[in-house]
Amino acid sequence: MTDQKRYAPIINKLRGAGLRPTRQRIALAELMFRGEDRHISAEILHNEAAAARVSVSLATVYNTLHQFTQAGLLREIAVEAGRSYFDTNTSDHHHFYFENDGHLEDIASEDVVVSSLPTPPGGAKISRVEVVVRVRED
Amino acid sequence: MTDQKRYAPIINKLRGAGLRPTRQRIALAELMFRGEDRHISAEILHNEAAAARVSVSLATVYNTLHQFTQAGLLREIAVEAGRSYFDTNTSDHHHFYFENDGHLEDIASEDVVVSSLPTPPGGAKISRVEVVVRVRED
DNA sequence: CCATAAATTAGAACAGTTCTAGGCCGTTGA
DNA sequence: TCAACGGCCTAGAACTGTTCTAATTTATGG
Repeated sequence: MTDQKRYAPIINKLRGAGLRPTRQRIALAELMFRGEDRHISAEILHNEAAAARVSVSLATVYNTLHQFTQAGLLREIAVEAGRSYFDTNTSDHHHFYFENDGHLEDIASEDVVVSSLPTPPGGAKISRVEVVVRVRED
Repeated sequence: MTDQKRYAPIINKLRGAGLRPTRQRIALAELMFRGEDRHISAEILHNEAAAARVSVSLATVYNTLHQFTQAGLLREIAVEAGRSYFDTNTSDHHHFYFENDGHLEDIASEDVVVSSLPTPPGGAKISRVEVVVRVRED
């Protein structure tokens, strides 16, 4: 199997998002999008790339995460100051935040119902509603 | 009016929280708790203290914000990575987050209804449910 | 008023992220 | 296929927000 075939789905995903399928972006996309949905930080992704013997600079990891986010392939989540997480699941859903160790878990969209939303002041438009259920394990 | 009388309510508030009423804590509490509820960052508070000709180090501003938070006088909010906000309103309520300029506004508790919450996995206990309505003004 | 512990401070250190400038590489058109 | 253009990648410096350290100052109980 050629590399071209092996990576075809990812290359198409990148092209579809208007991003050049470079070696680095393909490798990072591979790491992020194969398998289950994930909540990943720049540092973790950088380490995983290193572990997979893919040489990618940290700056590129940040650039890629932001480009993917802008292209709608990722969603950025801020739960704690000082560290960004990127969610490979871009569909409408919410999160558990485990205060003990700082990790996130998905809540299926149908398991949280926000009925009745307020009208934003000053004619602002709602771009997203984020529900974070902070939990603690003792 | 003596200073002792003028600051009596704040001194009592601090004492009630188990915090020594030092010059710095009294001044910062004054700045934060007089007037309306606010969403304040360490840097902003430090600047306001300087503007009010109160000499307080940045380290003390951080210490104070965290001690107040731990004492239940403030609530920490993380909406964007890299900057913490502290909310002087500790009652149960939610927030609008204005993506354009990054500021926060309260949503009254009764204006958001979260019906049906999921059960946290692994016997974890819910410590708080945070709803952030992200809005954009164009 | 003294002794003690707690609080404050300046500045260094730190973590995460972004910037910079130069070289590299994917794409396009001939 | 190949040149060349423009986007991409990189190392390392720079930056931002926050925390730490060690020494000094201050509030408090006796």
